[in-house]
Amino acid sequence: MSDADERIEQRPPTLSDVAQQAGVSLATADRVVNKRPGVRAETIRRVEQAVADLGFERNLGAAQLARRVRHRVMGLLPEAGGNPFMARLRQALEEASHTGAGRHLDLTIQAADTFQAEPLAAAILEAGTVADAIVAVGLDHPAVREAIDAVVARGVPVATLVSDVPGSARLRYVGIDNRAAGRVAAHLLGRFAGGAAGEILVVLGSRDLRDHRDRLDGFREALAERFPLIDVTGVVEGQDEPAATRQAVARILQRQPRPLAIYSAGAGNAGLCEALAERDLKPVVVAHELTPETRPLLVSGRIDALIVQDPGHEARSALRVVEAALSGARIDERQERIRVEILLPDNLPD
Amino acid sequence: MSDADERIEQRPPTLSDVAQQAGVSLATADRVVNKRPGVRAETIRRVEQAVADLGFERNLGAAQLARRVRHRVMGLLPEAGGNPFMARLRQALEEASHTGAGRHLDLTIQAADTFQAEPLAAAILEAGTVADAIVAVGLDHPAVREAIDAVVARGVPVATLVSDVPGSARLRYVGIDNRAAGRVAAHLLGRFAGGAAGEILVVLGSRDLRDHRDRLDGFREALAERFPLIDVTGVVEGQDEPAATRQAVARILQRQPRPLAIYSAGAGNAGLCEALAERDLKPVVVAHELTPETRPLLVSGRIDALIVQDPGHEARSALRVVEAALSGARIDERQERIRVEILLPDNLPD
DNA sequence: TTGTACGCGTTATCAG
DNA sequence: CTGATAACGCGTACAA
Repeated sequence: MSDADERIEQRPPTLSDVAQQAGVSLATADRVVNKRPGVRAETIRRVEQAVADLGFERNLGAAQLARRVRHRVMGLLPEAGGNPFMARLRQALEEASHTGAGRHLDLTIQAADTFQAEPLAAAILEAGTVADAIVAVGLDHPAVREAIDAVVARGVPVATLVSDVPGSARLRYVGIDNRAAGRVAAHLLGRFAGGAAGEILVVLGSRDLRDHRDRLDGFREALAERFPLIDVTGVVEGQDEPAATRQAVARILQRQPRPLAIYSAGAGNAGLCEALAERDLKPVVVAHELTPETRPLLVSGRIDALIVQDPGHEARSALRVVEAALSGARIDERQERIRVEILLPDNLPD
Repeated sequence: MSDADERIEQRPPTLSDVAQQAGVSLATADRVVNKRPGVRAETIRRVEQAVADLGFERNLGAAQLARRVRHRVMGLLPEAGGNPFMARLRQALEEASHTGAGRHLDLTIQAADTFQAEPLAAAILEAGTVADAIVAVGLDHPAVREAIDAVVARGVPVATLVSDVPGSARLRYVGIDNRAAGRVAAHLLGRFAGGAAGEILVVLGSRDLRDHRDRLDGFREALAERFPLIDVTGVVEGQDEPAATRQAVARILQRQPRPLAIYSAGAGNAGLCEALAERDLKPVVVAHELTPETRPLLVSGRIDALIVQDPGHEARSALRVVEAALSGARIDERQERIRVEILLPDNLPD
């Protein structure tokens, strides 16, 4: 028993406390805690023992303060264009980059076409030469996967944001479980439609976007399980843009004039609603993301429910995750899980 | 123009930069930034100008590090007893108290009976004498309001958690908009019930809990607006406990044997479901909070949807808010808004 | 009214 | 392999 045991310890234990308890210097304790090389096995053991005994947790604020090097993070997002969710995500990333964990990251955001595999892969490879970490909206394509694997192999951690690149060596995917989101959509549509039999149309941005495809898969799956009387009779792609979406929907409505419900898994919802209004249709509609585009549609009842993810949370999480990777810190899993939220007119945030 | 303008500034501006730019010392810049007295008006102006020019934002981590005093925060939560949500909230508070903003708060959690106004008021008053700030699950009662006003008047900030005490001088309410939550419940129940006419039962913990009453109000309101064919024909109180809830529900089922749906605004849902199972009833059920009690009920389909708030988020937010008040920092409103989430079997987190 | 100087807990450099 | 020690950005006694 040391003297330290005798006084009531209100202050969290510091690395000095650990060093003292282990009978080593601060520097050595630091080496052990940060798993740096050059310490005898026996010494490592003693320090780790002290850490455990004292319940030491390193003070992230102080660590950040002391670290000299600033890390460069490249953010690869699609041109916002007609997609307000991406615009908001970009803004959220910029905000997060000078607060909290992002504080000493130099974030550069670059537009990258998320619909085209080769350009995105090239952008990732190039970013890997100038940045210490990458945060990118993914695209599920071999070229992109290889690009990610290449930069990760060079020691540049990559976090995929919103749309994953499964099978790649990315450090982590930051976004919702899109299959679950699709299931939720099916569940809501089915119940909102009152269990009636009927036809459903699905609108995607593109089948190449992993998030959209996952949503569709989950949607079909849950529909088959729970609402076997409802059929998906058409899937169209609108490139996440209002104009293209409007055209695509108008076209399919010629063949399927009275859909029971519509699941819009991508952006471009204003176009969808225009196409419906033209024909004076009022099917049950479930769409994604809360944006200046979708908000009034939900309020006015043109959209029945929105399935959303919080871009602010995603941005902070992505930066926390790469920051942790870069500095060898742990993360609180619970805080990083991005939720599938459901918005009705009644729980719309201001 | 100073020399600083000529180099590219990757590093966020520090207080030193501000001081230099304004031609004052670090200490003076600090006084202005933290609104401490003893600075000439003209000097204040110059410093504020510099802050604006440079876009200075103080480094919270460093500020926390430098501050000597540790603040004592008292947490007043009801005895967890049969209420697993409160148990989780308590755990979340403890975790949050040694991470991030909570890092240099000394949190003491004390059980306080949230169903009894006088004991809670007494606990608040007493806490006000030993703590620098208070985080408490509220009760909407004049005695509690007065207790809060009294300790706040003494300079002890109070944050109400989960259940508010409206009209009191509390610094802030940290929790969901319960009226909106009730509206969401009505919306879901109505639509899940397929627009059919029928009777609805509501189960509360107690009418004295502000959060439960708000939920009921919002529920009735939205029901009247959107589903005029559905009537609330019974409201029972179960003290948030399974046993009492079971009894209360069993009793009312004798008078109203075939409810269309049930809205459970409080805890004790296991008891509710038992009472229903006894009579082999399967109405649409919407309840609150994801806990070890409700999770299996949602998975098995005994509960159709859960309306939840994230206790982890609430705990971190509450500590951030009092920490900010204690140290004069600002907060990011967007990050502090607690969301009304809807859980279906399909978007249940692990 | 303003400035100087030290310390907070951690990291990194440099000398043993 | 290990130990001193100087930063990091800010808060605060204390001096002027």
